[in-house]
This record gives sequence, structure tokens and C-alpha cells, in this order.
Amino acid sequence: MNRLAPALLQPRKAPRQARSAVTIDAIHTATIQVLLAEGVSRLTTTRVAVRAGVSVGTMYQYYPHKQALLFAIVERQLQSITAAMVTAAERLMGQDLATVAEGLALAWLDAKTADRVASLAIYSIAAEFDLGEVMGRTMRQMTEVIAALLAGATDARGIDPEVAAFMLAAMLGGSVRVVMETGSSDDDLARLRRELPRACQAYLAAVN
Amino acid sequence: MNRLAPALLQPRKAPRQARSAVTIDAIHTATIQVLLAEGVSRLTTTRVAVRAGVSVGTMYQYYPHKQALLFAIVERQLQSITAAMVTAAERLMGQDLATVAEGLALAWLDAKTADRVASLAIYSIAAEFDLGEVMGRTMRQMTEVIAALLAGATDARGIDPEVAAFMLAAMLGGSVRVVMETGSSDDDLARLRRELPRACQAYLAAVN
DNA sequence: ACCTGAACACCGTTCAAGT
DNA sequence: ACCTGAACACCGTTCAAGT
Repeated sequence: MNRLAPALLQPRKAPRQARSAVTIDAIHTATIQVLLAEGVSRLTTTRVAVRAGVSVGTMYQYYPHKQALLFAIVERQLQSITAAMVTAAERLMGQDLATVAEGLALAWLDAKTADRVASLAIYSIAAEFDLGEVMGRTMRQMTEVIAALLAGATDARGIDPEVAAFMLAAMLGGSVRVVMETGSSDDDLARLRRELPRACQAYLAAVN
Repeated sequence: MNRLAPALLQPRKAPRQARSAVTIDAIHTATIQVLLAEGVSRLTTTRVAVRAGVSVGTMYQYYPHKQALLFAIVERQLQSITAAMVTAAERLMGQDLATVAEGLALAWLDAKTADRVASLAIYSIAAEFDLGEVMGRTMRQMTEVIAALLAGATDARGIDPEVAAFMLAAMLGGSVRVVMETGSSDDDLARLRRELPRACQAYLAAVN
């Protein structure tokens, strides 16, 4: 559970010449390709280097270690999901709680299932390295967005936006993850798509 | 993502003499100790062997590979949680939906937080190896137990026990996992303990 | 300023040899 | 019937040497 200072997980240096920007991008792409083609267990620094067309040494000039490589990918994926949720939030601002709940649930499901392979890859990386921190940060961001949405809902009365947003984020994030990870059939996902909005709506109605 | 046939994950042979039963137990205990003391990344076959007081070769006589070691631990943990839920289910049989929902949520939280370190260790192992299958099986068992409970509830009317149980299992399993994994404070857990039962109750009420 | 790749320490797994 | 531990293939990481 060795927790690394965030600084250590960033790329080691910024590209100063054009060719190194190319190199850094090639490494990034190669990592994803190897991950999807061979799985985590076969994701090797050498394999990534070969695929990227550089030597291992070069890779270590940009990423201090393997974790940093994976960290970069996870972060990009999480950011794209966050962005999707922010977009959804803008659309949902000033609606009533039922609409907000449904909108959030569907947006979350869409974002997660859009690139299901990538999402699964993320999950499979998440535990091997210490990604709790990054995921925690993402979840806190999400909670803030949701809280603002709840506070601004037309029919918000007795609801505590902080508390309700926390619970909603846990429900969304957790249920989708569990279903996706446990060898879910398409049926299961369809089921989740029907039931998750209802669950969110029911919870919000109950605490309002 | 190499999926192994379940048979390969079982201990390689049953102990035929007393000393090998002792050996197998020593290995199992040593694995947990190393896991808790040093973390997944430092969980090494050699380290486990040393701690267990046997040679690496001996370990491989009982567990065909490292995954099998971890698999044994995960399975034991999951079984103990399943057992706790079955006990709770017996107590809740024939109650109304609100009582069932609250009882399930609290039982799940208790089971998971009782040995929080072990649970976290499980999660950290879960993705590194292919434990989706085991976890999926556990979740399906849980869903069955919950479905029976819902079908037998005094005030069950329009509810579809299968569907509602699926959603409930996803909510319980997911939310607790997400909160525990993302560097949760004790405050967060307390919050979850208050909100999760309400969310489950609200959902059941809405679909009944 | 950037890249190379042999070299090092360590890990999972095996198997001939022991009791 | 069970155990040992040197040996093997492979992995992450480094660093002297090159352009």
C-alpha cells in the first residue's frame, strides 16, 4: 500500500523539443494498446517500449516508473468521465429532483459503458497500484457537482445537499462498478439502467 | 485478464498426513500476515514461505501458483460475509420491506467493516488477479438470499423480487466498496450507515 | 537534449535430489 | 509422502555510453 507523493506520478519532464512530445504520445498510446491487447498481467515496460518504438531507457526518462504510465491513463479516463458529468450537470441545473436524479444516473451509465473496455481496464489497474487517492479525489469532485445540482433543484426543501450528494455518488459509482466487474451480462446492464434511476429518485424523494 | 479454470485455483492436493495439514495452515496464515504487514506489492512467494517456515518448493506443492494462495484467502473472507448475511436473512424472514431493507443494509455494513483491513486487502487483490468470477458468484448468492427475503415480506405486493434483489445487491456491495476504497474517513462511514438503509428502504417502497 | 541497451536486483516457478 | 533450494526465465529500473 505504498502511497506515493502525487508529484512522483507525474511525467518526469515536460517535452522541450518536438520529437519528445511525439515520443511521450507514442508511449501513452502504446500503453493503452498493450493493455487492451494483452491484459494487465502482460503489460510490461519492455513490451510497451517495443510497441512505442523506443527503448526502455527512453520511457524512464518521461515516466519515473510503471505506475506513472498507468496513472496517466487512469487520470485521462477519469477526467473524461468527470467532463461528461459536468456537461450533464449544466443541462440539469434548475430542474426538479426527480429529473436531476434520472439525468445523473443515465449520464453516469453512459459515461461508464461508452468505453466499457477502458473502464474495466481502469478497475483492473486500480487496486494493483494505489489509485485510491485519485479515485477519491474524483469522487469528491463528483460529489460537489451533484451537491450544487441538488441545492439548485426547484423542489429542494428539507434535503441536505452535501449528505444526499455523498450517498448518490456512492450509489452511482458503486453499483455500476460492481455490475461491470462481476462478469455482467448485457441483461444485467439493461436492468441497472432501468433500476438505478428509480433508486436515485426514490432516495432523493425520501430525504427531501 | 487470463481467466483460469476454477480447478486450477484450488489447493493442489488434499493433506494425507497430519504434518501437511499443519503446513497448509501455516502457509495460509503466513499469507495473511505478510499481506497485512507489508501490503500486496511486497507479498512475495519467498516472503510467505519464510514466514511460514517452509521452502518455496513446499508451497508450490499445495498451491499451484501465487494466485491460488490469494484466492484461498479471498474465498474464505467472502464465505464469512455470506454466512453473516444468511444469518441476518433468517432473522429478517417474514418482516415488512422497510425492516428487511434496513436489516440488510446494516448487516452488510457490519460484515464489511468488522474486518476492514481484511476487506481492503481483498479489494486490493481483487483486480490484480481475475477475481471477477468469484465475486460474481458471491453476488449471485447474495441476490438469491435477498430475493427470497423480499418475496416473503409481509407487505410485498407489486415488487419483482428478482429485479429488486439485483438492484439492492448492487447498491449495497457498490456503495460500501467505493466508500471504503476511496480513503474514507470515519465520518464517511457513519454517513453511509445512516443513509444506506434509507436509500434501500426508499427504493423498495418505490418499486412495490 | 535526447536516446540506447547491457547490467543488476528481484520475482514466480520448476525439478533433481534428499529424508 | 513430503520437503529442499539452486536454477531458470522474466520483470522493473538504472546508468555509462552514444547521437
